[in-house]
Amino acid sequence: MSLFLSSYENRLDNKGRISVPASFRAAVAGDNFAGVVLYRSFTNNCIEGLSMSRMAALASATDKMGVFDGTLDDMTAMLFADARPLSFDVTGRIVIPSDLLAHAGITDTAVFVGRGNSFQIWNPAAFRKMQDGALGRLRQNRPDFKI
Amino acid sequence: MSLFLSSYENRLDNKGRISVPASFRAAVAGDNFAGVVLYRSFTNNCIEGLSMSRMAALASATDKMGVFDGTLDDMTAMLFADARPLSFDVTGRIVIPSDLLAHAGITDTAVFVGRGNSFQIWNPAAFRKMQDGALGRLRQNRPDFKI
DNA sequence: TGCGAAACCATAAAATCCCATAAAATGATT
DNA sequence: AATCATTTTATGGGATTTTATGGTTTCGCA
Repeated sequence: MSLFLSSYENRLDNKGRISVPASFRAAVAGDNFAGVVLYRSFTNNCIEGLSMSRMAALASATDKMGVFDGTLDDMTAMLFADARPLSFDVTGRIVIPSDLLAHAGITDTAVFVGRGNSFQIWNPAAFRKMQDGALGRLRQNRPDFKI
Repeated sequence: MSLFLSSYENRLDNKGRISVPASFRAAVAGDNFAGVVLYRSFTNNCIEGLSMSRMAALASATDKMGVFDGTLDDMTAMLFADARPLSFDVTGRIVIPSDLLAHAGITDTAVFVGRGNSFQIWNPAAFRKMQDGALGRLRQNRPDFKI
């Protein structure tokens, strides 16, 4: 399975449909489910997204860890309860539920943001602000990592 | 997998296509993805490049580390959101997105610079200037560096 | 019968493929 | 070492396909 990379700014039409970027569709191609799973981010005003197969992988991972971690339990409870499977139409579009849009402050335009094994959907302005913040912190901290 | 070595100055045609040096193509041959991944350098006015397999290695590394490291979060936010997978055409060319070109100040000519496991793409004049600076600093500092 | 959702059709712009060519690099043969 | 033949590489342009986006029609269901 390939990665979610790069960022794409697409528009919602007046029916609320929006094209999932072609490369993201390619990243979930081969999956049983022709679509993506979305849920409200716990930490940001954005929407989190992943493939159905990764959702299944998360389920089995939490299974293995047992039920004695309270935080984890809360997290997975949230995650699975909140997750919305959305299938592509013929041209690769989805309709994002309105409560998710509200949570991310998205109206007519949204940015699909690659995050490797997952992705996010942002309000364009909020996304740029977040990115600037991340870059600034990185330049200050000069983390000692190798690519 | 072999290394990215030496420097090559190539031209962009009027469609924005540029040949990736043959030896760089050889360095990523055998990879699943026939192309390279580019992103804006965090620290220089240049473009960074690596192979998709190296990108995938980063993704699984960050997976293992969990989501509670802020710096790591910033890192991956920048890296994956900015990373552009670009596949070669039949003759080994790519089209570098215009925002990357702008970031590096590249118009009609670019230098591919080997960096071992990664490479960079520079505006020719900016590259020569940077190289002169690096050589000068090395001569002053005479780093004690064992191989 | 009316309404929302889904399927279907259409299109302009952008990306990609395909073919062609000259220069450069490589290898073989004196 | 020098010449020639062959392959590879970088570059160019036209043709085709993909992609994002819009609108219209049909269907399921209350």
